Amino acid sequence: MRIASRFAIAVHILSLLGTFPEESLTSDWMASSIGVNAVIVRNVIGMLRRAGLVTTQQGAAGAFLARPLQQITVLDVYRAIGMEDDLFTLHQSPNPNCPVGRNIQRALGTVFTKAQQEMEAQLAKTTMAQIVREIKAADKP
Amino acid sequence: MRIASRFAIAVHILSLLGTFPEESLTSDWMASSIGVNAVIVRNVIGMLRRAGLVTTQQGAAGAFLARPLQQITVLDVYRAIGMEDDLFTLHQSPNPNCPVGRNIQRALGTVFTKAQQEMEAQLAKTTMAQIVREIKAADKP
DNA sequence: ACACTTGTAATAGCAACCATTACAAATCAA
DNA sequence: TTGATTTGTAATGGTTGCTATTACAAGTGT
Repeated sequence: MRIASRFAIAVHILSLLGTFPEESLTSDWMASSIGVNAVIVRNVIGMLRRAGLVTTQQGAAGAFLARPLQQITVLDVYRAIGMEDDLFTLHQSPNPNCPVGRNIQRALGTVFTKAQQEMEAQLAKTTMAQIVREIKAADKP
Repeated sequence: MRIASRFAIAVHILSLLGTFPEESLTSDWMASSIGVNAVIVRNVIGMLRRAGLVTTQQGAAGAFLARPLQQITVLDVYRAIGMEDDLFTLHQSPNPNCPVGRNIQRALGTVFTKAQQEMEAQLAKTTMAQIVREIKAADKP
């Protein structure tokens, strides 16, 4: 499974807000930068708003950062998008009458949890400010 | 996205092969320990076979480890199942006329690649032998 | 020969994701 | 105040990926 592209879309949105902080970017405008439907943009912004990362006002153009990009990690965005709590999926009904079946869930859980934690720890190491800095640096060669 | 449960099923299968090394476990038998359809078991075994982790013979019951479980990491299993090359998904068509749109793919790629590598590095730290050891330890309290 | 097993294809059901349309509610400018 | 614009949200449809299930050819072993 695959982590949906709305994670990438969310990072894109925050990058736009950080790159054009003075302007009121409409969802239509952002949609054309991202290359997706404007309703998708509004939905993702809704997730960012519920996570406390941006503020909006119905009817008024624009979304605004609730705190500076230095204080928003990529993990914050990942959690805001709230894909799935568990990256890995356990099989549902192993047989309790089998020694392997009745113990594998715990063994798998240990490994899966650590792997997911490492992935998330890596996401936490990058802030949205670094992303924007990288974008700007790449744009001025 | 979510990593499909056939990853967990694959670990379960190898654990069975390691726990009952002398027996020829049929796909039906394994299916009942795992709690899924026997065809799924045969399909997953096929992936493990193509990855060089087990050997089978059509018509003959059983699957057999191609090398000892100490030499099979959980990452090997993950790769054998070959879910998706990329855990994260980039959005397909950012706008090249926007400074953010034309540079975000690279910035995202950097972060996503590192996160996936950390996750995989963690999976590589555990061998199937450890999994089986943990299962046996949990079963004898 | 006959029962059993593997390997594989085909089909169906289901869930998640994205695109799109539609529209109420709020804002803002004339 | 009126009318255009924008956000927020619901509803629908198409697509994709995963699992369950049936079916059956090909190989094995007694």
